Order: sequence, then structure tokens, then C-alpha cells
Amino acid sequence: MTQTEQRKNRLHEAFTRKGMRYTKQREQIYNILLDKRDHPTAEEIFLRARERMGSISFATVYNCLDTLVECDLVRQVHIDRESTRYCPNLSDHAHLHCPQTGEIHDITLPTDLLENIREQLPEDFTLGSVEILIRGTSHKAQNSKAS
Amino acid sequence: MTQTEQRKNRLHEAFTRKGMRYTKQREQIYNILLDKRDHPTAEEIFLRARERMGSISFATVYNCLDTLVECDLVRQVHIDRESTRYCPNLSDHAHLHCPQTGEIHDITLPTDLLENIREQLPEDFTLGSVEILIRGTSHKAQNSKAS
DNA sequence: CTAGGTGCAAAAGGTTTGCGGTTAA
DNA sequence: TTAACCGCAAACCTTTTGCACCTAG
Repeated sequence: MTQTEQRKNRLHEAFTRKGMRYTKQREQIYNILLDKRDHPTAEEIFLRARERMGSISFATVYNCLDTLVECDLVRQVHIDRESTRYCPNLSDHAHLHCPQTGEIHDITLPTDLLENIREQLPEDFTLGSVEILIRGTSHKAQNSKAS
Repeated sequence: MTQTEQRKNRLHEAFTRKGMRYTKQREQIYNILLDKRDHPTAEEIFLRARERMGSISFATVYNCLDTLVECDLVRQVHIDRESTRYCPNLSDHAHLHCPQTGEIHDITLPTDLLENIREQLPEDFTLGSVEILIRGTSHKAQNSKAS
């Protein structure tokens, strides 16, 4: 089985597990996110998808992205009130954001740091998730890890 | 000099320092934020302002809020793509957000935690600011500190 | 076959803008 | 006096929705 077929099967399973169907639009959009992990917006994804598929509607892009999020394949990234960005990296990570260039890079923080945050919470607080956004200027960010 | 007058002077200075004028709309909106530190949206601020002032326009609320942000008197708080919220707490703090109730509470994190994050950054990265959003359920959040 | 998905266009929701009248300094 | 500000309505931009047609299972 080729790697592409494997990915396809993995996707298929993720969808059917939630009672949802496998469609080529969903597959393509997921592939777009995996192929270039640059946290694109829905519009950027729409443009890339149209290049690959010839034609797709904006609403479908949003629908597919919602589905991917719901199936735990992709996460949304929110920075201020800018357009929502999408990220296929499911591991715990923070985001480095350079307002000048608009670039976003993933950065893995040590687990004890998250543990440290957890300790600060009130007793009656059940932790859901933690989002860490680090703003700053990257002077030569070429070698950052965009996992 | 009364406390109100002192606040007024402080505001006046903050505005003129940036070449901006002191207006009653700006003052009222700032007071609304100080009086109830519950991270209101522009719409909530608009409603409270109308109660106090009789009449004010939505655009003015946005304009005034922008001014207050620019004069470093107030900060924006972004949660997902929900309406922007406003916060007069300028000290370093994280936000606890309960998606069920919509409540937001400020929580002060130990300085060494922020130091710890700083250490994780790439060499070529000049830190701007850090935003930490902690999502979860507060089962009886009455006694949380909303500083 | 049919529930679920796609595509289109129209609507919604939050925020911004242009501009004539108003006001702080 | 006059540059800055307010208020209104209209525009803007991202995202969502309704509905007819299509398609995976």
C-alpha cells in the first residue's frame, strides 16, 4: 500500500468514525494543510484547492474545514480578529507570530511548563485547553520548525 | 482633589501625551471598563454607555475604544472569533475562559513562568508579548479574582 | 436508494469608513 | 479659531445559511 493510500485510509476511518463521508474535497483540503504547514486562511486554502481541483466553492472549503476540525484532524488558530487559520499539527504547541511578516511558527514548549500552568489554576477549575500566542519579530526565521 | 478628579487628570494626561483630546465619551467608556471588570464587548459597552450618557453611537464606542487602546489604557482580549472584549488590567496576566458561561477571569501567573517561556524562544526572536488563554469549566467561579 | 455533501448566492455579524455637524483647546 | 471628534448610515470582510442538485455508501 502506498503512502498516499495509507493517508486515504486513515482519513476514511476518521470520517466514518464520526458518521461522515469521505469526499475528494475533504481529502484535498486536508492534503493542502499537510503539504505546506504554513497556517493558511480559508481563502488561501480555497485558492490552493482551486489550483488542484479546478473548481470548488468557498462554502465547501469552510464546510470541509469544519468537518476536519470536528474529526480532530485539524485545529483552528486564532490571532486577534484576523481570518481563522488552520493547522494540522495536533501536538501541544504554542504559536510564534510575527505581526510584520504575518508568519506563524509552531514551537513546542516543555511539558513541565504546561504542568506549571495547570498548578496555578483554581481548584474548582477543570482544564480544557491552553493556547499560547507569542508575538514578536523573527529576524531570520528560516530555520524555525513548522511541525 | 477627589478620586474622580484624579482619574480625570490621569486620563487627560494620557490623551494629550498622544496628541489626542479629552472627551466625555472617552472618559465614560473608560469608567465603564474600570467599574465592572467583566471584559465586556463593544456592544455591552455601548449599552452601558447609553444608560449613563443618554445617547452615544456605536461607531463612537469603537472609536473611543481604539483610542483607549492606543493610549495604553486598555487592552483587547480575543477569544476565538468572538466579539473583541476590552480589559483595563494592564498587568501581565492570563485569561481563564469558560465556554459554557462565557465568563472570563484574569489570572496572574508567576513571573518565572513567563521567564521560562522566554527561554524557549529562538535566538533571533525579539519578544513582543505573550497571550495565554486557558479554557475550561469553572464549577463555582464566584470567588475568582477579576482584577 | 437516500442521507449527507457540494455549490451558489444571499444573509449575518462584527467592525470600519466617509462625511456633515460639533467641540475641546 | 480649527483640528480633532462625534454620530449616522453605508460599506466591508469573514463566515454562515438555505436550498437545489449531486454522490458515497
